[in-house]
Amino acid sequence: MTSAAPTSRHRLAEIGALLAEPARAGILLALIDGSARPAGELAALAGVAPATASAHLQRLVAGGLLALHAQGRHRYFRLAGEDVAHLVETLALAGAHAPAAAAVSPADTPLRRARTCYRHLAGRLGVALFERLRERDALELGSDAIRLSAAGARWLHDAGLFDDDEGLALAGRSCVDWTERRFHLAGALGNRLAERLFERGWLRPRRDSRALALGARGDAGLRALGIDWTRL
Amino acid sequence: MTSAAPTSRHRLAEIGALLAEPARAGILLALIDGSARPAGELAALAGVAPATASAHLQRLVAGGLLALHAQGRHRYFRLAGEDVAHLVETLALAGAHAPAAAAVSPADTPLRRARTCYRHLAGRLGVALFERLRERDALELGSDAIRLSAAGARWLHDAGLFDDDEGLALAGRSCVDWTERRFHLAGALGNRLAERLFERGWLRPRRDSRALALGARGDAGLRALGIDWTRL
DNA sequence: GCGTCGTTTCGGCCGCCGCCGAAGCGTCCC
DNA sequence: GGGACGCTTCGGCGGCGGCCGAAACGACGC
Repeated sequence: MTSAAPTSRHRLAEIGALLAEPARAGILLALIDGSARPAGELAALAGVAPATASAHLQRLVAGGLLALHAQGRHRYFRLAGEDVAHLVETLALAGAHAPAAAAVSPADTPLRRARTCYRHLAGRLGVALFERLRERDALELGSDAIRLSAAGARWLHDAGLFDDDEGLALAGRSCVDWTERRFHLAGALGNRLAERLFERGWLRPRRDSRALALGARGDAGLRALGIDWTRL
Repeated sequence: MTSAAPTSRHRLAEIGALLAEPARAGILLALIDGSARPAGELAALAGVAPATASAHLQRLVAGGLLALHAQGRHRYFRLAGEDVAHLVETLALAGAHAPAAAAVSPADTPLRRARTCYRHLAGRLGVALFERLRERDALELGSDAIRLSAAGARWLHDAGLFDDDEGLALAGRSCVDWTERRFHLAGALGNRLAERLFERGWLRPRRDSRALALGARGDAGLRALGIDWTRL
């Protein structure tokens, strides 16, 4: 009985150990919207002294979960990639199982309505957008990704979001939303879509929160896609 | 700046801590094919004394990752659910990133050709089956799952796999294969499909391995679905 | 009933790691 | 250059937890 995974279990344990501390878990969760934050801010967020946070950040970078970007006397940390974000969300989702909806209920309504998850959209808006894309046959289930159909590219172009044929080459991925328990669009395609929604002024970030607010041109735009923001 | 996730980071850390030890990670990986194994066997697999394994198993059960099924003087442990299997695979996949394919190369060819992942099919066969289902428009991307289309149900029925309209109500999920890096079918629908392949004698498990062998009626059956086992 | 076997509990050892304050280093600004 | 600031390194403390052998427990088979 040669154990089937001689080395992989060590790597698995390694990743587990990186998440095993509330301070580190808090740091990862604080970065899950794709933002980059300086060490001091992360220390405050995690509730530990700068010295402690520094050690944690060092370990997270060494473990490949965080990327580091030094700028002047600040050192900005962000998640090393989308797969890390996906990993953390998967784990957080699994950890929440039963009391998930209850735990997020009262003050977090804007968060549940629309927020960023790494660099794509989540919350009810993310789910609604995914549903509309499905209904319009805008998505094709590929063998290694979810891609935009020709009809989908046309639809998004007509809505003023995408340039011509933009997005046809982008690989998307479905991602289970941890508040809504339904699919939304992630991956490169999901990221681009979110990016365009910001550029076009349909959505804008709120300060100090992952939640999103409706931009000046957002209501009309979303309505043209068949989504009513006020009823989300 | 109220930290956005007051409690969830503790739960995340909790799960991380459960994975953080190579012995526990090994136990989880040993159970990822959905099998149930007695404590002693898991101790040997993890390379620790029975006493140590017992403590680990206790923690894993308390943490909700393992389920326990006592039978006589044996106590069988298995993963608590498919979401746990998905979680472990996601983590193992993320941990492997670069050297994944290399690490599995030589002796594991049967494993890469066809194996079980929890209770559904993976490996090249799993991927090929998913591709054929896609090509036949047998799958529909739902808002919370991948479901069988009417055409798909008919196709699988005609192939002698499913009973009438069986599987229309089952929720499937796509799952990224960690050797092939492509989608295959998981979830209840994927499980049922794998189950039928065993029942019909198309596939059978190998001893002491997650790899699968071709059953007596498998070659003809798969060929009728457009899959050539010998070229997988 | 009595050994055997699978499993758990107990006790003790040891190492790893999180935590902090203080000190050191580099950057920025005046 | 001097001082403020952001961050890291160092040193030391404390606790959690992994590991094992020995012993206890319960089920099975004769």
